[in-house]
Amino acid sequence: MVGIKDVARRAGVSVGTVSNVINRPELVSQETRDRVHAVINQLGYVRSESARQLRAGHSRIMALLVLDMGNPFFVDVARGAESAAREAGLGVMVCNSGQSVSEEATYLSMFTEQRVRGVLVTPADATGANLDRLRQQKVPFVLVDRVAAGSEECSVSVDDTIGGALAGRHLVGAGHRTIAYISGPPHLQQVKDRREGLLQALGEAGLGPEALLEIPAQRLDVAAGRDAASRLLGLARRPTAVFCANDLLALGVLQVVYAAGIAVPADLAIVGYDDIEFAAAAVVPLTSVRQPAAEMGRMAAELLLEETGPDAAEHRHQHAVLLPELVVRGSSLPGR
Amino acid sequence: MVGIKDVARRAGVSVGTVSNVINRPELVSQETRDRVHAVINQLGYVRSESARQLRAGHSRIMALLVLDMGNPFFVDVARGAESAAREAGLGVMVCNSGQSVSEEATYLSMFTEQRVRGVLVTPADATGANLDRLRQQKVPFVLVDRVAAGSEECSVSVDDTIGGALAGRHLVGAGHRTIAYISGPPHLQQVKDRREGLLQALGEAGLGPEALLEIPAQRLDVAAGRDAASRLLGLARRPTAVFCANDLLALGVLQVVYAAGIAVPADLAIVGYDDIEFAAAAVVPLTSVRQPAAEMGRMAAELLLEETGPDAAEHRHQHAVLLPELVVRGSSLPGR
DNA sequence: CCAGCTCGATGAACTGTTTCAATGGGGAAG
DNA sequence: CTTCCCCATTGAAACAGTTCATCGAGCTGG
Repeated sequence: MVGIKDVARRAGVSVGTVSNVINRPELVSQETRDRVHAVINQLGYVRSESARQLRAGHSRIMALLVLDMGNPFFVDVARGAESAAREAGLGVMVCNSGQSVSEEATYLSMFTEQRVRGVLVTPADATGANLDRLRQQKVPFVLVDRVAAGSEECSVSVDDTIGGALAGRHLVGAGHRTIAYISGPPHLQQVKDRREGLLQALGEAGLGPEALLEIPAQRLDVAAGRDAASRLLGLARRPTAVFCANDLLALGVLQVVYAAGIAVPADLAIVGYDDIEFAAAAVVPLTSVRQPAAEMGRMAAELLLEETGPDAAEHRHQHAVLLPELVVRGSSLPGR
Repeated sequence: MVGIKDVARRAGVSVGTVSNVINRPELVSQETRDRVHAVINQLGYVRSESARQLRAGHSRIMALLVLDMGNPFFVDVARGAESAAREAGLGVMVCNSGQSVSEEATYLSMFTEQRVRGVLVTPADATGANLDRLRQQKVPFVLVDRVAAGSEECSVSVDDTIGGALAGRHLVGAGHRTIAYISGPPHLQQVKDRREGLLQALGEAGLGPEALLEIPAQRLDVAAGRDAASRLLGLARRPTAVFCANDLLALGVLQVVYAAGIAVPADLAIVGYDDIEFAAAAVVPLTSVRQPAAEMGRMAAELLLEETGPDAAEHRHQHAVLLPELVVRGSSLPGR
């Protein structure tokens, strides 16, 4: 493969000069610059990133490790991160832990070996052992969709309590007095916070916790939503509204409920969470709490860039908390 | 940062020995091995991929460049590729060209600089100029969801004509005599092939091309599907069935059709393509032509590994063509 | 008793780039 | 005419590993 030496020889200059032509052209005379560029094109020279990396000590790649690439929410996060990274001339390596702690560990050590510039991660490991290793290796990282406990690193998240409250107020305002909450894996902070917000909204309306009917779901996907919906339909006292911990669950619920001949929203109002594209695309478009996913990804990437950039010294770790937004659609509109 | 030299010094051996402990432990005595491992753990040594790469001449990463990460179909492809790559100890870098030729070019040259092991690509550039550059740089690549023209590279695709025929026969068999085809960007071979298969099925039933009513869509997404559906509903002679070039279009169609009070499948049968998860999750579950997406990704990765592996010499470029499969669901079931 | 062999370990070469101190030539200023 | 400075260019060190020819010690067989 043709290297910088070949270019130098052919152009009759030193390797240092070729390097300067590429990286600091202002130091090189016009004439030499042109000649070198001509040779580069002629030989089809492409510089080797690994050699640059070796010299620089770190790569020009940022890693993003998400929980579930099948969830469009994370795809949006990835898009946001990617666009921010690209503007800074970095590539993004998107990987999928699938909520598995060991997969997460495997990827994180791969990132460390690659000497990535930093990692954006939505941790699967509740114990924090994987992140500890990262800290120990001094790999900068930013938590995505989580609030960092200490001030050792940045985090970007969305206020899920407010999100839950938005959904709750909307439903209470529409006259609902008993609301089911289809939750998810109980260890997820998001799931707890959204519930908390809902409770808060109920409280504001003078309703107690008995107005909330929690139906646990095993996972945060469509199948789990279907499953939870079946249980919901089996209840003696059926609520008039259901709030789902995410849109995938809500889509599953909608499907089962519809098949059972229950009218949405007339007999049952549904509110989801995330506002993925498919929420708006459902036959009964889903009301959902929109998370600024792309913005979250972008902001996480920017925080990481700041932390690893030239002004890193004056960088203070931040915990950005974005605000969710209620998007009202057919699945909860009383006027139907 | 701690390097191999530090480990060597601390363990009282040479760097070569440390390298052997890591890469060819059978050459090192048990005693030395243990001592070196102890030091590695103690110092938290992580080897530098860039240095290995530099020596090896290529990285341990495989690139995957897809057209649209928002389409779950490609997410499945990525999953398949990733799992095959992981088994071979390689990482996968998934990137999204968003159908843009210039983005594609940017990513491909980034991959070349990274000296990736190879590229799996669903090309956005119909002219083939981007791929030509890749060939010129001798970067091995495998086409995904496309048939390679010559025998210079491998490709993995699904027979879309058969897929179209499967859908067509199903609809004709259910008694439909006029079928709308919601196509996509006309330059996409897939879109043409699926149409071809549909025509073929119509022909088998003694129906001419006039039984096919093509409604072009600008893109292959939900919004384009909604748009096409509106046009469909405006037609004087409305068909009794519609075949969509992919599931995203079909979901858009379903939504508009449903809002217009048209019963599916009684008044209008719908068949999609790809069988993404959300097809089964629709309120009226979508009949769809399933593409073995994950398998396609896995096979593409395996072909690439074979091409770049130790037995590369005896490697012949292959064009694997997988078979699609019809998955019948509520949206086309006559028995409703 | 020594030649030859094996095993484990060594040291140096090599990978392709960046960076920086050093160099040489040419022009301006005194 | 000399001195000084600036500009363009150079050569070599450094980055962190892998690989391979070489070497020494210990053992075996003749």
